[in-house]
Parts: sequence; structure tokens; C-alpha cells
Amino acid sequence: MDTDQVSGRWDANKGACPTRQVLGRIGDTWTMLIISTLEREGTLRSGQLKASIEGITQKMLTQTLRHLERDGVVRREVIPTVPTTVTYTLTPLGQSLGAAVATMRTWAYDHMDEIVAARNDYDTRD
Amino acid sequence: MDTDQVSGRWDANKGACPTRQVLGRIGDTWTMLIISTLEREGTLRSGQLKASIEGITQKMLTQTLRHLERDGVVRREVIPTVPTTVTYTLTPLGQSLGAAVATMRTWAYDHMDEIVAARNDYDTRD
DNA sequence: CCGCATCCTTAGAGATACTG
DNA sequence: CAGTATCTCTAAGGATGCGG
Repeated sequence: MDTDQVSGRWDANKGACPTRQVLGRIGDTWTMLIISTLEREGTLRSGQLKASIEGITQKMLTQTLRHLERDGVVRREVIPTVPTTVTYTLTPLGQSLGAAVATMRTWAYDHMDEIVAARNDYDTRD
Repeated sequence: MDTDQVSGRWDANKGACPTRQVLGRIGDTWTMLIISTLEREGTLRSGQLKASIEGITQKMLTQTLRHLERDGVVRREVIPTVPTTVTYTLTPLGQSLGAAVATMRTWAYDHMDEIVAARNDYDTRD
């Protein structure tokens, strides 16, 4: 796919293309954070994830995890204890995505200061 | 920052951390597509961008471009012709982000089929 | 050609309480 | 503990028309 990506035009900009949907899901507010957390911590229980991600609600956590499970990115495992225990782990597919997410995370971290500076500059112009 | 990223914990999961804001902006529906397009096509006029990105409205295009300009990711250039011409280009900062976005784009493209398969599998279970 | 302002609609997300 | 179900409400986003 490398060929098209650089030289030609491909159809990611067309609404029907599945990449659009994939990028849309990645663009979700919590997706990156969840994947990022699972990548760093390994297998986690629902409650642990919730505790690790400041500001996320049960609803959003469950919802996002369902989407990711559906896409084959995380594996959900129910352990029949009382009360029930549920764990989440990145699948191999999820791990490869985790690498890409890590790239974004690293970029954000590395360029945070430049961005803040650019904003200050922009806001104090004119 | 590589050290923390792998072994320790840093604060991207805390709401106050600027990386959260940065990731949030990247997570924006149109940001990735705009950056991706500018990366492949170079300098473009507003209308050309709009034509290249299926489904985007003038409002969202302008709005997203303003955000990106504020963050120092794109440069807006007004050429005093009649009627006015406006062009957009990635800044060096934007180009480095473009590389990271390309990684995600490539990942999405490469794993599209796996994801679609996973979804079909998930939807036809039980 | 570009983009601002306005209005309007709806999906997304929070809060809360309940079930297995 | 994990997840579902409502209910509510904001705010993102689409449509349209004006102005530089």
C-alpha cells in the first residue's frame, strides 16, 4: 500500500472508505487513552482502567471498550467469580495499533511546549 | 521522555495535562484528514481542500484550520488578489505531526480488512 | 472566493439508580 | 464489581444567507 500512499491518491477521503471509520474511532475521545493505558499496563480489570483514566465515566468506559472489542482490538474475558471479574487485554491487532498510538502520544509529549507557545503567540497577536 | 513512556507512569491520563488537549485536537473528526491531505498535496487553497475532503462543510473546514493555525501546525497566507486567495501549508511542526498521522493512516489502511472481519464476526455471534 | 454570523437539530456524554 | 437503563442537557455540527 506504500506506493499509493506516497505518490497516488487513494480513497481515505471518501466517506464510504472504511479507513474513515477506523480513523473516526481512533479519533474518539477515550480510545487513545484506553489503548495507551492497556499498552503500558497489560491486562487490566474494568475498575482499574477506570481508576487509571481521569475523568472517564463508567458509561464511556464500557461503551468504548465494546467498540474496541467489536473491532478486534481488545479481548474481554469474564472470570466467573463472585462477584464477577472482567479483564481487558490488547489483542495482537490491538498491540500493533498501540504502537501507532504511542507514536502520537510521543509526538504530543515532545511538542507540547511548541504548541502552547504557538497558542500564546496567536492569542496575543494584533 | 522515552524512559517514562515505557517503564514509568506519566500524567497524560490526567485531565490537566496539555497532551490530553493535544490528543483531543488530533482526535477531532477532520484534523487528521486535513493534515493528511496537506501532507500529500503541499500548499492548497481553501476551496481545493474542501474539494479533496468529501463531506466536510465550509464551517468545519474553516474552524478546524483556525485551530490548527492557532496550534502552529498550519500557516495561513492571504494573497491580496480580487477576489481574495487564501492558501494553507503545513509548518515544520505540522510536517512532523503529518508523519505521525501518516503512521495512523497507514495502520488503518493495512488493518482495514482485519477490522471489518472482526466486526462481522462480532455481529454474527450468539 | 473565502469565511463569518445565525439558527436549528441531534448525537454524545454526564448523573443517577437498578440488576446479575 | 460490572454493566444496563433512563433522563437530561450541552455543544458539535449542518444549512443558509450576508459581507469583504
